[in-house]
Amino acid sequence: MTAPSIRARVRAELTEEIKAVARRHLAADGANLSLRAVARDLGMVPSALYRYFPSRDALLTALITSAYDDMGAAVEAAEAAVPRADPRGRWLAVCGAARTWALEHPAEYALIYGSPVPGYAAPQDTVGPASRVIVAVVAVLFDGAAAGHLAQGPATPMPPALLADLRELMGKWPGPEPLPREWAAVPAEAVLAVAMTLWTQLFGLISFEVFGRLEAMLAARQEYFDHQVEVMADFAGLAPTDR
Amino acid sequence: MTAPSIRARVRAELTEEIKAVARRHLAADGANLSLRAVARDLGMVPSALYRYFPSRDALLTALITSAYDDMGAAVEAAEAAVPRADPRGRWLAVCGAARTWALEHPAEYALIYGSPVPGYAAPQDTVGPASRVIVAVVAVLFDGAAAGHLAQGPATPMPPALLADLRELMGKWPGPEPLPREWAAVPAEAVLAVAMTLWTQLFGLISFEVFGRLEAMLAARQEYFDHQVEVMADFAGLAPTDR
DNA sequence: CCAAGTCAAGAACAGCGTTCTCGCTTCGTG
DNA sequence: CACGAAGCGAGAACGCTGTTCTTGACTTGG
Repeated sequence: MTAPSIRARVRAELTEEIKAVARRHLAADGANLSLRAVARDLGMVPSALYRYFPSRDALLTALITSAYDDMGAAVEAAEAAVPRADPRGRWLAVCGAARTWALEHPAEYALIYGSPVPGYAAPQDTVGPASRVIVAVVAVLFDGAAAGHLAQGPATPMPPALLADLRELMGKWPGPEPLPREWAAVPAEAVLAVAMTLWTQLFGLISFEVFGRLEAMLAARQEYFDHQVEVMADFAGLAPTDR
Repeated sequence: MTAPSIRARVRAELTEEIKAVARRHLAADGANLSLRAVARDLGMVPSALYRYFPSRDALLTALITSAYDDMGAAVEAAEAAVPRADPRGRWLAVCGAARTWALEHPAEYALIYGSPVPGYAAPQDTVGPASRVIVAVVAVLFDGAAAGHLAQGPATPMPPALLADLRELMGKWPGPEPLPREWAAVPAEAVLAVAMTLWTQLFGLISFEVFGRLEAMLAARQEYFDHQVEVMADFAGLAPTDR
């Protein structure tokens, strides 16, 4: 590992600067990011950008990856700030951090959780950052279940095909290895099913709010979100922790 | 009311044909709809389209409105096919119809439930068609509540601001007038809150599936959806109807 | 020190939404 | 029926976009 040459350093810096300017344009103009406008802002000619990103899609991919990572880091930080023994509090922290990040970065949120770009297929390196939030949710629920906080089994049993899918999903758990010892006792499939419900509801909520679908209906959107998150915690059986 | 002139008739027909071709292009190419490509398909010159739609955004608006109406009609038809006394069945029908429509028209679904177009503000005439699905959900839940199917009140009470919003929302109920007499007895705010939870979860589910976010996780997506919808019915307290 | 590699610039191409002007056709009305 | 008005399609043009290729200057490693 030799020290990077001057050229390599300035190249890395410029790459970051391009991404920063592109993020600014994204926030200002919405999804239609113009390569030429970014180049103008940097005092470059459009073709020069192609030394750093092979296409506009590649630049978008870089923004997508860092958006996933940014949101994931915010969520993980908020979750880690709550005592491990308080799963409900950790769940509320995850939700609040995700919503706050989304409201503060609506364009980037739209990039990662909005309609996918037509000809665009997410490359492999986005799946890791993309799963950080759901991984956090699953971890919280497992800890909760291990502590005895788990909703009664659903009235309607899971179909076998879904059970098999969830079992396989649990097999390639991307979280820290090895799995915590307490988790061995919890019914993994049931917890995973609940996690997916909460995950869907959480991002459904955030998307509706960020995309303005609640604007005409509700003024008290903060209260609405907080209430929904509490209801979901009840649904999941996460008991309030007396502090 | 005089008979429309020949010119008016052919104009209406051509307008419809433009929309049809645009829908085809939307389905093929995704969201980046090219006015010029549509014109080419119609054997017209691009500027001629401006006699029918003042801008590309106006054409998109027309597509959005008809997409809302199309989905709303599909949902209402499916719901009407179930006996009125079977709210759980009606809820399942609503969900299934919404999902089916979305999977069959992914581009149009992305247009109406994906990230909003940057500079674009939905005009007033889209709010009617846009609310058909949630109106159906609310009607089903009210009927269910009137028949005694209603979940226990949530463990966490609603904050006053949210209560006020829901009350006001109920005031401008866009469904058929007057309200059914049986509905007078049901706790409107509680039912509305549940309706919004279900609504969010339903479109969260559909969006995740249509936008491909489940593809890497679950193979049995049909079973997953059906199961989730049953769990939500339980959550709402919609009892199964023995037929 | 020099060949190889990297870089920014510039010109060019095809495609896009949109505007304007021009003849031609159709309409409502006197 | 006739005539001015309005609607219509074609064509050219403008400024924007992403992308490619070529050219000349600069930095790097052997």
